[in-house]
Amino acid sequence: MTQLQRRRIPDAAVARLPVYLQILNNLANTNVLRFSSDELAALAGVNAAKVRKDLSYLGSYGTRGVGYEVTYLMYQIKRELGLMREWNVVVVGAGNLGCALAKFGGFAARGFPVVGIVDIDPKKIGQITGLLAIADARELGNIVRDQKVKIGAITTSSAGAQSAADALIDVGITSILNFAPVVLSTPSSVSVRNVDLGVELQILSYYEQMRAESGDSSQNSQKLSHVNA
Amino acid sequence: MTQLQRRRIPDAAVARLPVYLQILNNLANTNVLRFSSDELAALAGVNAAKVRKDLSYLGSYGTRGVGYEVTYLMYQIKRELGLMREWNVVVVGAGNLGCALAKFGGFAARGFPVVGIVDIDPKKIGQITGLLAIADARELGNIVRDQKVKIGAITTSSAGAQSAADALIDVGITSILNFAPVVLSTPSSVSVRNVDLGVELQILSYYEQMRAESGDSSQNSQKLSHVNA
DNA sequence: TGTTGTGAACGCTTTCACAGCT
DNA sequence: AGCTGTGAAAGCGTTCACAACA
Repeated sequence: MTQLQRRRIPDAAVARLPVYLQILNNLANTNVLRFSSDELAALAGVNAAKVRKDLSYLGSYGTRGVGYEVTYLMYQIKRELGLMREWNVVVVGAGNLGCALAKFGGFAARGFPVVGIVDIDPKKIGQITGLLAIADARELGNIVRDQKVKIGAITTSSAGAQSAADALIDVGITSILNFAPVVLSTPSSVSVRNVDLGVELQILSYYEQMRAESGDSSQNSQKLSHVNA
Repeated sequence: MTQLQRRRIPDAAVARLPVYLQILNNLANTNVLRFSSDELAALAGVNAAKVRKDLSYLGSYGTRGVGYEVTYLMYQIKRELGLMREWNVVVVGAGNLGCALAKFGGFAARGFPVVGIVDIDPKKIGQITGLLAIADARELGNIVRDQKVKIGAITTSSAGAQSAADALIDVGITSILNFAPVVLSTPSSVSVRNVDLGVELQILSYYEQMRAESGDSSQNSQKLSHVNA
């Protein structure tokens, strides 16, 4: 008991920390030094109490009567989220989206370099996309091992997504970003985040219809919603 | 009181209905006629009680002792989500992502045709992307009015996202799919869904770090997670 | 005085467990 | 006998409200 186990932050709070981080980054670029929970709350579109609770999971890093220091809080959030290091990513499926992710430098800039892209189509294997050559899917194990990859992105067709997931899990991947519109069957030890624009649009459609039906001016905004929640 | 107001489905359930629909679609394609809450639960990676509660918000469309009919349930979900009609979409920001969305036929196939794409860059205006010519952002109002657009997708840079949102709201849009990594400031009558891969990766990073720190085999899967919640 | 940090209250979501039908 | 539909209980997440403190 009383094991020195790490404080586990509630899932809902974890999902908001990256958003706070983004905002603090903007504040830092504008040379803002301090902020109060009220200010961050307004920028994030949430309640000030929620901001304080969320930040309190990191520790007590604010100063009563004053607020929080931008750079110090950024450091703490990054530390907690595991962003003090880079996380190599491998992309499975070299279609339009897969290649776009491989070319797009934005991930690397955020600390998630794409270090490999694989496909099973012999016609694609060997082609160059951005800085990477498309590798044979059978190389997945080697890539993951050699480059210490911890995160896999699935950009295959729906039909191929489950075998892509199986292959990733087989080589030891425990974090998957899935762009295929299917529900992956994975062991509970694996974290999966689904990015499905169809699902997002259908959710919007529901609220849009509600507005249309019930005399208009209703209220259902989802400020901090993220694909999945 | 006792207004004949439409049953409001809890947000958490609304977010799962599109996933069920997807799965039922697959079942229908495999000529499956009926399913039980247990079966759908297994395919969706959730609990059977949750499936029954979720479906019960649509009405009592199952048969005790038997299960649910695939096609009938699909119809009911579509009706509830507002998918019996098409929802035209306008894209603001003709960069890589914006053009990809305009070209990609997948949305139209799902009932969300992109009927317009605009930008403020004079160099881009007039260029053809897919079936559409990139229009001047000042045409937004006309496009929205003429094509009865109800959903806007923001694919501008972070810097341009807020003004894109303001412009959309100005012309009466109440549903926004935002791809820019910023929190939009919008009235509460507008529904916003954010798709931010950076946020998704950082969430994965957190759970990955947790696994690394606390002796490995932990458990935190997020089967039905979707960008944002 | 002003703002944090947090127990306590509240409300939403999930799960349980079983009555009610077929 | 089998599976749905649903009250009731349990579990989370959010918000309140205020003590603690710079």
